[in-house]
Amino acid sequence: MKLYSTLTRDKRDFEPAGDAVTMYVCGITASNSSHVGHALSSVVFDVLHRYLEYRGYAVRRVQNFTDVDDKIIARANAEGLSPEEVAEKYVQEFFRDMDDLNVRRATEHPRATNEIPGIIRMIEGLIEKGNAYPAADESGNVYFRVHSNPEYGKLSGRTVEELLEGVRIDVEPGKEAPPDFALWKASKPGEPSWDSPWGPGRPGWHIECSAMALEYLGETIDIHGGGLDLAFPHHENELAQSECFTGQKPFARFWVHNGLLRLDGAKMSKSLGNLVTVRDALDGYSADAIRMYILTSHYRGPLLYDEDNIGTQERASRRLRQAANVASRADSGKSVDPAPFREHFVEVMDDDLNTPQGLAVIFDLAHEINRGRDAGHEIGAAQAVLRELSDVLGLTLAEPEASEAGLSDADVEARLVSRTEARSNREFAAADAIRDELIAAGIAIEDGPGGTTWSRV
RNA sequence: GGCGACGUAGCCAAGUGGUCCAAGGCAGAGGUUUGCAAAACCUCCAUUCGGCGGUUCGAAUCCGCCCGUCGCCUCCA
Repeated sequence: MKLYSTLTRDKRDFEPAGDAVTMYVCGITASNSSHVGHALSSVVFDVLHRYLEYRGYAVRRVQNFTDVDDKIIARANAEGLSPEEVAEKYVQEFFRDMDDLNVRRATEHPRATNEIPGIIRMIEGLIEKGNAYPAADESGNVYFRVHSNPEYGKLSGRTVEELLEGVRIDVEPGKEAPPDFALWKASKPGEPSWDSPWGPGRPGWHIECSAMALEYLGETIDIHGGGLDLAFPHHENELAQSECFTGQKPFARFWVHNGLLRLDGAKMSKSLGNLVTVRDALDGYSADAIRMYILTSHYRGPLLYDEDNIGTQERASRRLRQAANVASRADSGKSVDPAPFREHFVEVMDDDLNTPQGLAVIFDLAHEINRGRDAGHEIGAAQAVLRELSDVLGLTLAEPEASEAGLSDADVEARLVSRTEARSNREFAAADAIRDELIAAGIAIEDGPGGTTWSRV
């Protein structure tokens, strides 16, 4: 397949360098509930993982948790918990949210605090090679020496000179130069800390991802993923550290960045406070609808969070569900051939994971299945392919579950018996009253030649 | 200020030189079906791709300018 890489700024043929595709995706900082921007990124890389497997590759995907940083410490102080407890709480919440979105777990979910020895080894190595230095002011901080790496800036398309023009770079006392960034941060009293050759402290944000990628996937990885907002400075720094430390280039063969979710015209972000949590979204909409909403636009473009538009996907997902599940009388002696649809799906998905077109192919197949059903053709094989392709996009095609407050299956069946009896007596007013009650309870019914069927909407 | 992305029907959104002068979803109109519905099916729904110029036999697709929206440059998926 072809994949776009931010580093080369073009689409190139993708093949893994080794037996399995190695993929590192930046995960969350466990300081707060996950928001729908995290859902977007997670769904995109979940689909990339699923699709690569569908194409026959083994995939090793690593997604980290940053479980120590300033925000977690601040949160812990605010909630009266330890930083470890705060991180654990939000890690578990992330897993629940992503499970409910049908995002498959990564092969590994390492946490920064479990990787301290590897991080320290990496920092030591960078110091030995002259790419890093302990702060001159004896603060116990260690910084990466940006000027030691002539290629710095190649991912984000910036030069060190341009960065120096930015007026908002803090000049910390121990730094040699403003663009230098922290690899190791000395801890303040009461903060979580680990012993190191430079005194007690904790890792900087960028180095942990370099260390975890190296530990779990090796010196060169096939795909490095994350949100576009991480391209600079996080990925730029990660790239510089990793290539300087290992001497191997490239650190990542493909840099894949998803576009950002916007809310009311602005990026959804922690600093702006315009967050909608994954749980909020799941309370209002099904996982299939949320995923379809994300996948109807290309992953590299921006996406506006719009609940009305997610709602329309609810109806669209129902269309797929019906096509996949309703049987045909299959008496025509003909059958719907799904092979061309599968081929077309692969063709469009091979082009930089074009999920909007992939979905369009799935809808075309659904349409063909419905036509075939009306004509009495055999559609079982086509329905199996519909489910197969939907699964590549992580769509379950599952019916909504009965809510505690609503009608149970038995309740519905009992009412339908009454309604059928009323209809056979041509008591349509009574029959329609039952139907209205069921519709109000979220039950759709359909009268067909073979009797009445129902489903939850 | 520097760097970058985008602007396609009522809404969302593919398509980046002819081989599709524009996919798919939602909404809408008419019809088939139905006791009436719902779902499904059939037909229709952008002579046009922000504006103005240019390149080309040919452009939504390339180039220039203009208008508008957004991102990164600071923690962020």
